[in-house]
Amino acid sequence: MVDRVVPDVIVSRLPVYLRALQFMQMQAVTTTSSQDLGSKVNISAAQIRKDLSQFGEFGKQGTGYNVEALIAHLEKILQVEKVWDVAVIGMGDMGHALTRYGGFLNRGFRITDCFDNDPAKIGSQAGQYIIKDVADIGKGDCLRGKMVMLCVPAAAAQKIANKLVECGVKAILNYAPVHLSVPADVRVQYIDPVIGLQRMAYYLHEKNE
Amino acid sequence: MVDRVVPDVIVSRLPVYLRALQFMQMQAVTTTSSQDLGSKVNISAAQIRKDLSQFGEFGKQGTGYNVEALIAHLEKILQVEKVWDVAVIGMGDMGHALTRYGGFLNRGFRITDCFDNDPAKIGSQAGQYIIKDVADIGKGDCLRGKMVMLCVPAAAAQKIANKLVECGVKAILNYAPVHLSVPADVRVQYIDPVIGLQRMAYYLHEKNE
DNA sequence: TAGATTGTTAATCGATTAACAATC
DNA sequence: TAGATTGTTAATCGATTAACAATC
Repeated sequence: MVDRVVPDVIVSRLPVYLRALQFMQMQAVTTTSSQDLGSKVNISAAQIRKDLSQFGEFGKQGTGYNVEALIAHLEKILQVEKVWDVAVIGMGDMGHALTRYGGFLNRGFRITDCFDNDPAKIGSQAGQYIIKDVADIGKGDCLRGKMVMLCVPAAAAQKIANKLVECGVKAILNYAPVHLSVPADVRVQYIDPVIGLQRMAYYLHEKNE
Repeated sequence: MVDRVVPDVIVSRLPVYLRALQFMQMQAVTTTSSQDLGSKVNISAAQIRKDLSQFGEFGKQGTGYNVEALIAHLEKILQVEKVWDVAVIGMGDMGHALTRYGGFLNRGFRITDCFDNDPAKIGSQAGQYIIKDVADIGKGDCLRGKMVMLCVPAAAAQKIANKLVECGVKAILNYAPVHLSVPADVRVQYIDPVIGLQRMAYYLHEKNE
């Protein structure tokens, strides 16, 4: 059995489909089509059908897809029917905001640990969490198998990333505005608002008076 | 003169190059090569040369690129040699975190306005900003030509986006976990941590005990 | 049944890579 | 000069789209 690898681009679109489907479900929509879903995420119907066909046959000719069923399939494929433990590292404004964000649990994640290196913060409470010492990462507190949201300053990010890799962390959501060098089996997703703004600035016509 | 359009994929990589170059500059590195830069952003040297060639010839055979000069070129191309005004809409945890983030100014942006719809917040101070009423968007307070960071709840996002479009906003950095439908001349960049986490969860081997 | 929509194949389109002459 | 690296062309690779038989 040749297990043909699903291209990255396709995988990266699945969460977008899932989010749109859950939005439909919230609005009590029970059925959709590649056409309909496509219009809601700005992706062609053909593309959506092609993407889904990588994983199975989830639709019915003539009627389309059952929203609830397709959600279940996508959650299974993305492995988010279970809930993953996530650690937040760096309890500045961003780290705090993330711990207070209510949108994780019903989408497959929960924050279990918070770390900082500031002695003034270590041991103190942040909502329901007690902030642990970054220095303890890799000691008793093993993060193996967990995901990490990295919210430390740019200058500290690579060093901590190295530590995380040593600890067996395989997925880092990086809020620090730097590229992280990690082994090929470790995934990194980048969130940098400035990158987003710059990508748009290119297209603006200088209306900035 | 056919002004050949630069593909989106290429534009989207430029901010990544720029960020890496500025990081080098911070470390007093004066010269780089496509090889070197590529290794720092995980992109092939050929790709980087090809991308840059869309905009001109910035390097020198044998020696590569001058970091400072290439930064200047990229800033010009991305239109971030100037500073763009950005409004934050929705002053929850995320909105607040953004207003307190120090990383915008030296990369081409500054926050000029903050909005919320909560009467308890409107008129109050958030750092150096006085929170304005969302209802006033489109009245005296015109956002034309500005960029917007949208940090309102998912349920409110589309409605506000419509209002922004009417106001002449052409660029929205959307933190709300929903797709926004906007006219083709309006750019949207999405930031949703859960999408990032889900993209990575797909690749994890169930070590989640 | 007629209309709608799937899953899939083949055609098209675009992006990435490899290779190299030019040249610093 | 010899070594390094550019910008660019052609070759390759991969992703998107169009089209349609199958079928609900």
